Amino acid sequence: MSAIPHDLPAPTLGFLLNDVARLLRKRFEQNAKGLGLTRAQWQVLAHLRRAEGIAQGGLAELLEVEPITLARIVDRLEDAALVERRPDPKDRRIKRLFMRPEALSLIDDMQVIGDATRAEALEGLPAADRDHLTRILGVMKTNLAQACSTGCRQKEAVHG
Amino acid sequence: MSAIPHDLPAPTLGFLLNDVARLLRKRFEQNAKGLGLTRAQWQVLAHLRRAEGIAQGGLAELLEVEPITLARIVDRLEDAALVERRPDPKDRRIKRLFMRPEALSLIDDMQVIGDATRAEALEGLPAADRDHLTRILGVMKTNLAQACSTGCRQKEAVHG
DNA sequence: AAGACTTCGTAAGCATGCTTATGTTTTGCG
DNA sequence: CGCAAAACATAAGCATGCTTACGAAGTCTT
Repeated sequence: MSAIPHDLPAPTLGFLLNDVARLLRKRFEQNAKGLGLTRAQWQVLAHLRRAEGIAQGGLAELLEVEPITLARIVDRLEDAALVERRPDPKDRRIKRLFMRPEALSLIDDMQVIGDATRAEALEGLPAADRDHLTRILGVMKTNLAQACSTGCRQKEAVHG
Repeated sequence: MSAIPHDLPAPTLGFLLNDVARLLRKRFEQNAKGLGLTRAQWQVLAHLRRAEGIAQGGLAELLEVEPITLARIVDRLEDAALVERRPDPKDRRIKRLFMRPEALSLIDDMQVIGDATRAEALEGLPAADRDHLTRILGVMKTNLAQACSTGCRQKEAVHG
């Protein structure tokens, strides 16, 4: 151990948030290693259960990732025979996503692991803090989603 | 618009946290695009300013990433002539990291952008909420760092 | 001193996220 | 109808994170 104290650069909340997210992801994937599914793949399946038949673009928007990001996750899920892409009969540009029955039990397993991992992370925090955290993060997500889209493209530029 | 309500799967705090971190990162990189530095590279430089001459392994531990992850970031920083690897005179396994003078002003620029991005994300949240958030995340980080290391390797293997 | 074990940095290979560019299809305007 | 514009999915290429595996260099044991 050196004598240098290096007091850390006051982890600016941005870094802190990123660290927590990364560690949570890491821990989850440690716990879920046996299942052969990553966290992102699970997230796709979980949403799919609620919205089977959704088009890739729509799901990407729901997940707030870029369409190409989702496309690659779906590639792997299709390779694993957990998901099917089916053409839309009306619009041949669109591919709709459907779950294979094998995916269902897997989703439940992931859920259990997710709950356990979350419990590890939140240990020692009372329910009030958890609620508070959820609420604050919700606000931040809204702020950021808006900032990203308006600052990025001025898509519709409706301003209202 | 379809008539399907799909009420979202109650973004389990894990997902929410991940989303916020991802969007914050995305937004930061949008804002910082002109500087030619990514967030991770900035983080390395920022720590380096406090702890010049640190060995790669030590810095990786400080950042709580794997050594290989840091090695690749340093590769790019060295390519950009912002950082130097220098051999340790005593231990030839070790490479110590030093900043080039060009990095200093860059760090300051990044700091400004970081502050601005954080402000965007936290808009509408009172200072009390921000403090609360920081505190809660700190607890979670501690929990997770511990869970990751004990659950991952049983390093010290307390009882076999 | 020699062999084993550990530590440091790195290589290889994968998954996820991004941006930018492409091809295909649908739509919309003349 | 026919061509331009928009929308959907994908390809290509990069950065970051991981795991696993390795070579080189210290350290420890015998």
